[in-house]
Amino acid sequence: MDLSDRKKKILQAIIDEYIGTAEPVGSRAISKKESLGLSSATIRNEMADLEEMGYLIQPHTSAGRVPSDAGYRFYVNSLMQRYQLGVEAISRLQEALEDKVVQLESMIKRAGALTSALTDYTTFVTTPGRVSKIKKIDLVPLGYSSVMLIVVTLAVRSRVINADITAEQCDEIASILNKHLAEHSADEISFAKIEEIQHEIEAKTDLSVQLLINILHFVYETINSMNESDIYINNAKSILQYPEYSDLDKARELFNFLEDKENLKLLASAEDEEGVKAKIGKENGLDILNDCSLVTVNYALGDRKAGKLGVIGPKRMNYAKVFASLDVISKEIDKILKYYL
Amino acid sequence: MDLSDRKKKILQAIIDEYIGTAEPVGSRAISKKESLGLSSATIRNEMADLEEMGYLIQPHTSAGRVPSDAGYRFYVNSLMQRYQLGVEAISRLQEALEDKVVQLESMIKRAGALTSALTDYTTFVTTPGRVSKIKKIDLVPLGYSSVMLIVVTLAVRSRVINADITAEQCDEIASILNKHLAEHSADEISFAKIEEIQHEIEAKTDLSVQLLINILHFVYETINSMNESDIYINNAKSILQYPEYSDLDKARELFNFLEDKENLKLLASAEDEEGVKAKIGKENGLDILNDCSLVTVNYALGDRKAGKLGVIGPKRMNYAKVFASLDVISKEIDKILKYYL
DNA sequence: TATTAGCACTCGATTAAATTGAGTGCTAAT
DNA sequence: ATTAGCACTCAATTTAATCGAGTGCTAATA
Repeated sequence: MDLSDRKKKILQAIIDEYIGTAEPVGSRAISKKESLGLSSATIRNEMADLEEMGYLIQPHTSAGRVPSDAGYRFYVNSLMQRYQLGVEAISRLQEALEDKVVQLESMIKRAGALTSALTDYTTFVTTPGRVSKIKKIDLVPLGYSSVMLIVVTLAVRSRVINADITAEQCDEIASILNKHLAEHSADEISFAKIEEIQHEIEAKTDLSVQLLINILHFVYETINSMNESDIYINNAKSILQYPEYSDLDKARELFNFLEDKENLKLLASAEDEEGVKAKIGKENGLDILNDCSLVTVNYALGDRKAGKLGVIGPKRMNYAKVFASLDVISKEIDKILKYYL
Repeated sequence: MDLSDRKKKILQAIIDEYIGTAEPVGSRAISKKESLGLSSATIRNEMADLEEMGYLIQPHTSAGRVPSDAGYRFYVNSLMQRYQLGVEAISRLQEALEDKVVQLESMIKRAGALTSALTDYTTFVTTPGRVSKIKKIDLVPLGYSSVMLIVVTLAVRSRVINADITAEQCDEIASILNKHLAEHSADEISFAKIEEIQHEIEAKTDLSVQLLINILHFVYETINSMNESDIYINNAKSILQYPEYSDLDKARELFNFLEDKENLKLLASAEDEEGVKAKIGKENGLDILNDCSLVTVNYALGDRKAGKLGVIGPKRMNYAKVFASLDVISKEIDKILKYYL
């Protein structure tokens, strides 16, 4: 069932061509390539073979050939030329990711944006769920009977609470919270623990119980929300750019699909394999993605898989470049995160 | 130059119809409306008059009429039926805005999202520049020689700084920073002031000067960045929905335009008038928006204009609903902000 | 005098037909 | 085994024919 060397070369030439043009490629176009030096008739014969083997598809009798899912798969697995990001490109990436590292989440978001800038495809990133340990909790009075609750881990989350308490009371509560919660990871903190803390605070201050419950409720909720991983999409508009989505309805459909975070999370929920992986067309298992490929990579926080970075594009995407980009960027993220944790 | 009552009614009927269908409206369609009881011939005569006066346009000889910019303008100024948001709709809005008020910025973002959900048009919001006073500055050691800098105003901004300092040093620096900066508004804080603080810290701690300069640099930059207003766009994809953008190239062009924050800021930079204002077609002064209308409203933080909320849609947008929505939402924002400040 | 019925006319949109051309498969020659 | 040559196919493009919504104008009517 192996392909002859010649067939491989021809298949590769066809796919390379198709990736560039999005038009079915004919035998003549291939025979013109110097490197092969075969007549169109010969190419035609080989193409007929490749079609029979399932690597190519003829949209209609008098058209050229188009790669099938299996064709792309073979291309990705064995044919694709390695693509090297330029040194300057890489160092620009490193700079962009490191230089202004403001915060975990925004760094991750930026990684998604960079990937999409680099490849010009739609991308998504998921932020790490169950993030690192709580470093500090703070209650800052804002005046007008509201306080700002701030929880610091590698990320920072804040929210305003309406509560009429003094600065001293804020400090007191915060210090008790910190005593119990600092250096614990968010997913260790049960509601029971919070109740325990509540009793301690009740004993030490003269706050109204109702108010205290209220505040602790927010604390609990905020901490919990940090456990949830979120997902961001970039450059969705790029799908308008590819001829496979020149049908407005199709484009809109995909748009709507991608806009729903639940759908994206579904996509991002795939296995935790090593390295860059592609899912081509039907392999995605979703009708709406039959004409798309999804290329993803995991990044790690310390030693466990933390989140995922992915590219969504037409099946005839520039796999080589996408693979290289995801590889480089995910490794940069790993490096930066390792450094933090 | 005044329009007869009958002409007004006809113009209104035409625009209402056109808003609903996006198709040039013919005399027959209007004459069928019970409320007028005129024959199509009469309507035709009136339409011819209205066209001469510049309120209507005939795309070609054998088509119905379409409102001109002037027509829409007249409609918005004098004809449009007031639209009342339902009580439940309003209270749902209030809830959505208040209930989970997490933070100034996310509330503002949410307001934009709500407007777009309500109207189904593309919306934008700008966050307040020169935000309220600094409430607190915090330095939290994260371990691995990095610290998180946190600046609290009505918003919270944070960033990671690589600096090898102890928890005690953090506290000390933070307390000096707070002593000098808390309760000052961000735009009062000059670089000179920061340098002054630097000298005080130098005297009181044994930190390396270079490190200290580095940290204070980030403090200054972060505070400064809080002075800048940002802009967010929602539901850009909705432009794919309207027949006026069934031309993919036009849609893409507008998409690209709207994606660039600089462009949006330009749009949002308009005058600080009271109340909801519309700019129709050419009134926007940008070719790319010739087929769009922009409806905006300012919201206030305390007593000065703080930011802007806007809707971008086709010229034949549902002005009544958009005006009502913007009115209600901006007032809700005002209410919430007044409450905070 | 204002309104309306009636009719010829216009012109974009739709449908149908004709043409083109890229590409194939097969056969026979090299 | 390869290739030149040729008949054939079929989507895409071009051209022509038809349709119909809507108009403006005129003459009749209230």
